[in-house]
Amino acid sequence: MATIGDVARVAGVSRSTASYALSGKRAISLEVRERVDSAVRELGYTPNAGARALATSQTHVLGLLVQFLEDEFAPAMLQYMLGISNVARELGYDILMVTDPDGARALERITDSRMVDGVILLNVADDDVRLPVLRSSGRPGALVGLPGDCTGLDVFDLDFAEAGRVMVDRLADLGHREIVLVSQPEHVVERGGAYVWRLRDAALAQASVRGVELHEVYGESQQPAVSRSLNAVLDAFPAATGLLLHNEAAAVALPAVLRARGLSSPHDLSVIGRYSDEFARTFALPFSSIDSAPDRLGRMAVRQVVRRIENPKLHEPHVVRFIPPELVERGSSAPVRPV
Amino acid sequence: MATIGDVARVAGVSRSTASYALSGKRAISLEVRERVDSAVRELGYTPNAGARALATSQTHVLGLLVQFLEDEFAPAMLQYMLGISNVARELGYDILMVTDPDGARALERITDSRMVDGVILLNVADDDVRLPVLRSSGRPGALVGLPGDCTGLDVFDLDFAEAGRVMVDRLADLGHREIVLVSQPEHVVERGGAYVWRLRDAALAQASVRGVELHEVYGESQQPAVSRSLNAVLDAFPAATGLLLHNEAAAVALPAVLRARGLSSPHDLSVIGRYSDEFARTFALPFSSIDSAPDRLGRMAVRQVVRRIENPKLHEPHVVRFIPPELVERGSSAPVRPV
DNA sequence: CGTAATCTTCGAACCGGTTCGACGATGAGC
DNA sequence: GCTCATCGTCGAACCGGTTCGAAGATTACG
Repeated sequence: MATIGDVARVAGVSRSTASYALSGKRAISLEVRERVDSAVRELGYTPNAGARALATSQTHVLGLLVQFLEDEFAPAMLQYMLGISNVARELGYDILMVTDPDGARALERITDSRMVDGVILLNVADDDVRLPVLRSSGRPGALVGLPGDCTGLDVFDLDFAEAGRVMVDRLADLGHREIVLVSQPEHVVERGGAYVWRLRDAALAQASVRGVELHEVYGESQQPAVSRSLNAVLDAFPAATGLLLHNEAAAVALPAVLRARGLSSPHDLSVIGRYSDEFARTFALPFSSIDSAPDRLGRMAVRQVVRRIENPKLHEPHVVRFIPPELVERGSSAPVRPV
Repeated sequence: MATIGDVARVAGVSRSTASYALSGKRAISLEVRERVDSAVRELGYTPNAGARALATSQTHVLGLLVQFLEDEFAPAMLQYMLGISNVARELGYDILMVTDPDGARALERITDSRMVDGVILLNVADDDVRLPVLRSSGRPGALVGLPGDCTGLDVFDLDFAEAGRVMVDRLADLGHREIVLVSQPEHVVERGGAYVWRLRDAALAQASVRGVELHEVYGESQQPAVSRSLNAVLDAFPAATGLLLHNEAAAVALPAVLRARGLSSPHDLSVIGRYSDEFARTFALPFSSIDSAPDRLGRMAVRQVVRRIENPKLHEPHVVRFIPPELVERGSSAPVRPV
């Protein structure tokens, strides 16, 4: 393959001149610039990424650390990944996708070997083992998901506490007095899925403020357990008139469960979920939901990392940004029926 | 960060000796090797990937080209991606994930700039515009999906023709005489989704051999069109006793459609789908299905690309390998009932 | 004991870019 | 006509590895 030396030779200039002609970092005569450009076209020259990375210490690659955990609903993660990949490309970066179950080791590997200029962490746990590695790596990194300790990190997440309040308020406003919150599996919480308890605690507090009885149960993430657990919930709380679903798998399973029991929403049960719009469309979910906005969060995270990469001197304070929950209306909540 | 020069200095040897001590490509005395190793530990040395790539012309990165098309069911694609990423890591490779809608340009970019040692193409169309780029890049590449022209390419795919025959045979053996095949949307076929017509043509041929009347219709990929079209099919062919689903969205939608019509499978209708086991589990699909085996296909593709990368001299002929369809039994087919 | 073979290590070149300092040519100002 | 900037270009060094050829030390062998 052609090197910049070949280009220089064909254009009849030195390597450095060819380099400056291409980068525009020094003034070059129009004539030489044109000779270089045409040599580039003639030879089909493309710079060697490794050589450039060596010379500039910049790879123009972002590491994307995802973990696909047993009890998580994988399709929901895909939304984040796609958003991130697309924004990165817009900004001129490629994505190194890392799915290694040992995220800390993988992160150390790609930063120490300088394969990436920065990283995005998905699936962040409250006490995430990747965070110390990220901090000591010295590379820019952004998280999608709020850990317990954010010092030195840029963090973006949905305001899950506010989401919990919005969900409760909506049903309380409609007169519901007994509702059930189906969370993620207990596993997810134990592993440090802080978003689960952030939403739950706020929902419980708001329910108490609003005089609503809120039952909180763990859901499941895989069939057939999901449907079984939904049925168990409906059996256990026959007087409940509202259902909050903080669990994608449960949201996907609920329509069939309701139909099988001869129930319909919102007639028999008001339901509000928490998932992305895209997710709702893919699975034809008929429930109103708090938009988890994976594309927006991914976009924010990438922009921030790229800002830091491209302005290394700029020592802006780190940000922790919550996006306010938005309730996407799909008509699955209604005033409670008089008994 | 520490370089191999630092390691050499601390160990009191030359850079080349340090390099050989680490790579083991030349005999090095035990004593020196130990001094180098301890210097590495002391300094926390990790080789610079860019420098190594420059020196060896190997990046140990594989490009993964995915396209997320409007009318394709994205979650199905995720299975392939994960399988590929995991196998790649086992073999010591990282994955550069490329989702650029202009796949041909993106492929040219990452190969010309030598960011990757090889590539895997997903979502391959019959006349895929990425194939000429791949061929002229000279890099190893494997496809998951069969294009019209396979010359110079390693191709892995499910044997969709055999899958069509197996589906038809199964129902024919059970005495069904009129069945319907729901394919992917017409769009997908027009865009070159060859697997659709490979399965269909074989199914039609086998139906004719077996004396079965096979109606073939295009399905939809998004709600609510999917359910509407399924209802239309059931209305149009009231005498059909079997249904073949070559369409993930239809498979996800069918249980609700059946229940709404008061039908059940296999009592009223024998159903056979084509999707992965993981997919069936995620959506609790109750239908027997031909396993699309995304993990196996991904694994085969990665192994082949890595083989070619690591044995560049080895000019093995290119392979086109079909994996035989396996019918995963979920009890959704039964002998046709006497009228 | 001399010489050849083997083992271990080193120096230098190379991979393909970028960037700094310098140098000759040109033009402006006095 | 001379000095001083400015402009355009070049050579050389550098980024951090790998690898080839050679050289010195050691051992084996006749």
